[in-house]
Amino acid sequence: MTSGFDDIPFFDEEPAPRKPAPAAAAGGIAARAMAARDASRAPDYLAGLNPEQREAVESLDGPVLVLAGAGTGKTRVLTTRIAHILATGRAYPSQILAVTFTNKAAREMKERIALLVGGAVEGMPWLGTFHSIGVRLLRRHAELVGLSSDFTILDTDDVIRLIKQLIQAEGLDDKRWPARTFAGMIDNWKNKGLDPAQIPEGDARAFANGKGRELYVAYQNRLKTLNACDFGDLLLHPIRMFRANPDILKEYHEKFRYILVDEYQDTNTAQYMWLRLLAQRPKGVPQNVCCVGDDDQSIYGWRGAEVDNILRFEKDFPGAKVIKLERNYRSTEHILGAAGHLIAHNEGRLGKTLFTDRSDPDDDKVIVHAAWDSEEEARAVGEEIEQLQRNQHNLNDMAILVRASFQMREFEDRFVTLGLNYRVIGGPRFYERLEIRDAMAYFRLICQPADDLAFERIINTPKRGLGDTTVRTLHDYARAREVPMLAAAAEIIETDELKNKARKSLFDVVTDFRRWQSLLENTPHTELAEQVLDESGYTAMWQNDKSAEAPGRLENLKELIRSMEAFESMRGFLEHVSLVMDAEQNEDLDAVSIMTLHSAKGLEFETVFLPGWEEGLFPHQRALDEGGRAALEEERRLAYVGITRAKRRCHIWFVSNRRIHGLWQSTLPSRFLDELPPGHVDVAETEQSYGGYGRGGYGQSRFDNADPFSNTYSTPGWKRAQQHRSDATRDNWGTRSGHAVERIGYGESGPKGRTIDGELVARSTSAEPSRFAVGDRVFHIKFGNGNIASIEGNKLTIDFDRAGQKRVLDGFVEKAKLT
DNA sequence: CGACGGCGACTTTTT
DNA sequence: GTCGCCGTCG
Repeated sequence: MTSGFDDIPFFDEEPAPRKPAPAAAAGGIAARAMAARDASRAPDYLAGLNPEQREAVESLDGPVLVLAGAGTGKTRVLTTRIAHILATGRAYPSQILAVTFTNKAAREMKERIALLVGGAVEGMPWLGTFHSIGVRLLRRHAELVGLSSDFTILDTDDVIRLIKQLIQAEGLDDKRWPARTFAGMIDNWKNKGLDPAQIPEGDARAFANGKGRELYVAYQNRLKTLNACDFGDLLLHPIRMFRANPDILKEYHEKFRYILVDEYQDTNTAQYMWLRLLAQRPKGVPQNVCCVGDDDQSIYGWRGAEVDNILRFEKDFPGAKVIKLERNYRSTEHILGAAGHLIAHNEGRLGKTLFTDRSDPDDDKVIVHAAWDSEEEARAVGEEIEQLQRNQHNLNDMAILVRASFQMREFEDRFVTLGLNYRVIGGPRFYERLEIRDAMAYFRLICQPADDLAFERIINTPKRGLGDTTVRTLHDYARAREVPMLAAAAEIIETDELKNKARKSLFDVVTDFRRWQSLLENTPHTELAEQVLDESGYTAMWQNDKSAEAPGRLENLKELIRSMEAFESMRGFLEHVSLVMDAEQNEDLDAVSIMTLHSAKGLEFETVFLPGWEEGLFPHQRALDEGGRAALEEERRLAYVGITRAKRRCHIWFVSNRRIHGLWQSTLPSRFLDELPPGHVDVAETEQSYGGYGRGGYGQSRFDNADPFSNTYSTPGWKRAQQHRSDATRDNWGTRSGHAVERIGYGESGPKGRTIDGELVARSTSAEPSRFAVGDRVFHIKFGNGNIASIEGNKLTIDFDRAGQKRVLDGFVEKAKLT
């Protein structure tokens, strides 16, 4: 490379929404980075890296796989590596392809690179998610895959509505063959990179009486006529495009001198194909690809991620250098010890062991707590949080990580009662709200008159007397003439196909849209947006709505307009929304975070609470039933992710009773508890939570010490529980007994007594002989009377008269009084 | 067109 | 238990 930072010409006409002067920005970054390099022999940005990190940063030639354990400075390596590439003048910013999975990760990376090399990172146009980069490629080369470059990106909701239409058009019962299911199937196929012709015969047959393939074809055709893509297409179209046009692929090969991929363990097959097309070079040409990931944190297998991609990296890229980052900068020794011992139970892994130098005798061990039921669990966690708060800990430093979102509710209820601030992360998203989607549909239709889905969404919203009949007529008319529905509407009002009322109404809408479209170029887009919402009567619709949500919806609409200000045009805004569905959280508030384990990946907190460690919930029954060993290992990785989120304190909970689908079920502690190393774990012997009155006395942990007030609990079962408290403690997760059929029932119709793969299932049953015998009549505090069907150590299977068959610990039942 | 009642579902989630 | 969807009825 010589002077000047002019890029390869055909990349200069980026549809840059704001005002990056690519050349200048590029020069700025590289120049500053070089200045940083020249400032001293060892450039600042390399200072403070450990030897492995430094090697990962400096190994620029040839393929590199960085196996970066939790908290080992993965992002730092990625960003520093980019800075290093720039600083050493090996590539211009626009010659680096850097891929992440989420917009959030991309954003963070940009910020951190900016910190390293100073100033704008706008010179890095190819740093983004797989999907956003896919869009960028497609907008450029749309015609090669039969689209025009202003194609629409459909989200899940659009896709489902579209599929539903197709299913109905086929004359199929959309109840028997739900659109959602088929959307899921298409998604799976696309994750695997499969065209309709390539899908497995079995899959094709499985849906709609064998019409699966046919429907997939119809769906793709429909997308084409709509000039639209779904998310999967954003990956698949570029793949097709590259395969069909080697010359273009070659241009990109020359273009991208360095390729970096974050979270490689989460790539699915389509992403993998995409990446290989771009990364693999002819013999002799260095493949400067660097993938960073952690096989132990692969938790998205269920949505198509292939851990295998990371496991076979060295085969795909011969001569690859593999660098392990195992020095952890986040957590205490105990937390790492617990997590490491747990994850060691997995077989399919490359094998890393995290370590830290930080060792402090005052560090808490991982603490395991037992609670009677989920309500007590929530109450006790709440108390612990308040206790920490009294000791000057910020709520922002605490998180509750649950397996499934239904668990959140109990915590929310409790925290509302306590007046404890909390935030739920990953709930329903701003752009998915009804009013936002309606408003967006108006905007979409203005920008893209061919967007029939948008048209159908808002043609009668607010109500204008254009009901099903009219829409159907329009639909048929449009199909017959092969024009978009808005165009069809414009035509049909010239005819007498519609009744006068509908015709007049439709005429008004068409006129409105014509007007708005004419304003598109010369009116500020926020102004236009407001105008559209007002003139269409959409705002008025909510103003006249007296339901409780209406004011909030109006507020959201205002927020929508506000958020448009950051964009230069309505088109730019629409593109952003279709790809970036998240809205910023309010960081100012001091609040406990509540989220799923999945959404916690990549985050860290001083204190982490992990409730719900029970068989059937975690590991989840469905994973056990459907996914076999692989799924169990993924659940274990999820547990690993959970523990490794904690910097200093990690509290794990399990309960003995949980309500699932409205039914109380007795539950058994998660097998993962048994897989924790005793040396790094403490058992919470006492809980301060005393069960509330008026709840039948179920509020107290069976591990509570006897206390003066415990005479509230005078039921036989409770006494029994008290008496066997210490036994139960040990049996629950001290010694191990078999887990072959341990599961939470899923109601009468649920699968009964499934087992998991043999070898993982039953280890020896070591518990002492039971005081009960098969056939005994027993009483349980919650389930009433029943007969013992079978005994396994201290676990009894009982046919309860009223509650049906359950498995319970013997500490919770006593011999029934004969009557 | 809107209200109400019955019915089924109900892990995890990004783009 | 609760939510959301769908179909029916007024």
